[in-house]
Amino acid sequence: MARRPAGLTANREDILLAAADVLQRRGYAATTMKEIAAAANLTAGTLYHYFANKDALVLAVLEMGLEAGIARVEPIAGDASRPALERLRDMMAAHILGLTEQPAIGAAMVFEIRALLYASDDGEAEDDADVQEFLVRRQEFFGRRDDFERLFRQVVQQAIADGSLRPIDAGLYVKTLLGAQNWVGVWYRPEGRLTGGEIAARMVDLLIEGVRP
Amino acid sequence: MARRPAGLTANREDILLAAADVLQRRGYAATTMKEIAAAANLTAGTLYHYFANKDALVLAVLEMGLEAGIARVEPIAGDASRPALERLRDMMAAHILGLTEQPAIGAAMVFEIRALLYASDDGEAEDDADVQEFLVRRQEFFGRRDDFERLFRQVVQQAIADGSLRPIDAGLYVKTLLGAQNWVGVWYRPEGRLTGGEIAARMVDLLIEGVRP
DNA sequence: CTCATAATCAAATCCGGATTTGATTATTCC
DNA sequence: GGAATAATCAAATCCGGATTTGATTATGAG
Repeated sequence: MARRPAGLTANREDILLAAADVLQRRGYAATTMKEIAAAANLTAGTLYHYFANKDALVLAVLEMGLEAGIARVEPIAGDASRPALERLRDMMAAHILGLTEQPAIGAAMVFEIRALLYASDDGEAEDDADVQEFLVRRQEFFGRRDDFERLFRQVVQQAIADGSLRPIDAGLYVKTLLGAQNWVGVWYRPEGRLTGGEIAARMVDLLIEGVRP
Repeated sequence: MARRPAGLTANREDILLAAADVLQRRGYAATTMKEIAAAANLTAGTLYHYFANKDALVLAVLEMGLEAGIARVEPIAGDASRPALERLRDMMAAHILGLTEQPAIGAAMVFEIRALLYASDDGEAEDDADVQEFLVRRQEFFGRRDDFERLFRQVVQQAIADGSLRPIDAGLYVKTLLGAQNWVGVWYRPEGRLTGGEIAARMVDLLIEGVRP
C-alpha cells in the first residue's frame, strides 16, 4: 500500500483513540500491542510505523488525553471577564463532563501515570536515542500536568483574593478537587444512575459550597 | 533450611510489605518478581513458596491494604454512642492518615485495581484450580471494597437523617470523598509541606463544610 | 505511465520475566 | 540424634509479547 498523506494524521489519531480504549479497559500491563492493533484494524507490526515502541505509544495516548483536558479548561480559566468563582465552577464541570464523555482517556490518566513514571529508569546510563527522546517527552508531559493543576490553583487563588472563597489552602484544595474529579473517570459508567452532566453539577456543588465565605 | 513455624506468618507479611513498597514505586507492569524478592531479601523462586503466582501475590497485597483501611475505619463507623457527623470526620481523618503512613499500600489501592480487574479474564473457560481460586478471591476483594465504601455511605446517611448534614446525594458524596482521599496516597510525600495529620485535618474541613445544613 | 514513498502485512526473531526443578540447609518435634 | 518438613537457592525452562524483517500494495507527484 502506498502513501496516504491526507489520512496520515487521522490514522495516527485513530490508533491513539483505539489504544486509549484498550488501555482503559485492560490496564497497561494486560494491554498487548496486538490488542491495540486489532482495535485499530491493524497488525502489531504496523504500529511501529507510527510509534517507536509501546511506551511511546502509551505516552502519546496520555498526552492526547491531557491536552484534551487542558483545552477544555484553559479557555475558561483565562476568561478575565468573568468572576473567578464562576470560572472555577465551569472549569470543574467541564473537566468532569470531559471525563465522562471520554472515559478511556480519563481513566488512563489516573491509572497509567505510574507505569510511565519509572519506565526506562533502570539506573545505568541509557544512550539510545529513542530512550532519550522518550525521557524528554515524559518530562514535558509531567510539566503539562503541572500546568493543568496550576490553572485550577490560580483561579482558586483569584477567588480567594476577591473574597468569593474563604481563605483556604489553595494547593491542598486543588488536589482535593482533582482527586475527586479524576476519580469520576474510574467509576463512571454510561449506563449508571446519573448522567455526566448530573454528576458534574452535583459534584461542583459538593466541592464548592464548603469553601465559600 | 527447615521449618520456621513461629516466623511463617511474619515472613509472609514481610513479603507483602516489601511487595507493596515496590509496587507503589514501580507500578504493576514494571515490578518484577525478582525485584520483590530482592526487597524481601529472597530470590524469585522462593516467592512461589508463599504465592501461586504474581497475580496472587499482588492480590494479597491489595487485600492486606484494604483490610488495614477497613480496620481503621470500621470501629469508628460502628460506634453508635457518637454522633454520625463526628464519626464521619474521624473516619475520614483516620483513612487519610493511614494513607500517608502506609503510602505503599494506599497507592497500590488506587493504581493496581485495574490490572487486577481483567487479569485472567481471557474469555475461554479456565479450569485451572489456581485460576479458579484467584477469581473467587478477586471477587471477594471487590466485595470488601464495596463494604468499605458502604461504611462511609451509611454514616453519611445517618448524618443526613439526624439533620447534621444537608440532604445531599449520599452515594455521589461518598465517591467524591473517596476520590479525594485516595488521591492523597498518590501525591503525598513524607518530605512534603504538610504532615499527614495536617492534610487529614484540612481536607476533612474542605470536604465537610460544604455539606452541613 | 513510472517512480518514490507511505502503509501494511505475515512471519521470524528476541528477550526478559514468570515459573519450575532439583538440590541443600535449618528447625522443630520426639 | 534422626525423621519430617519448611525455607531457600541457583540454574534451567518456558513462553508470550515486543520488536524486527522482508516483502507487497496503493497512491500521489511529475
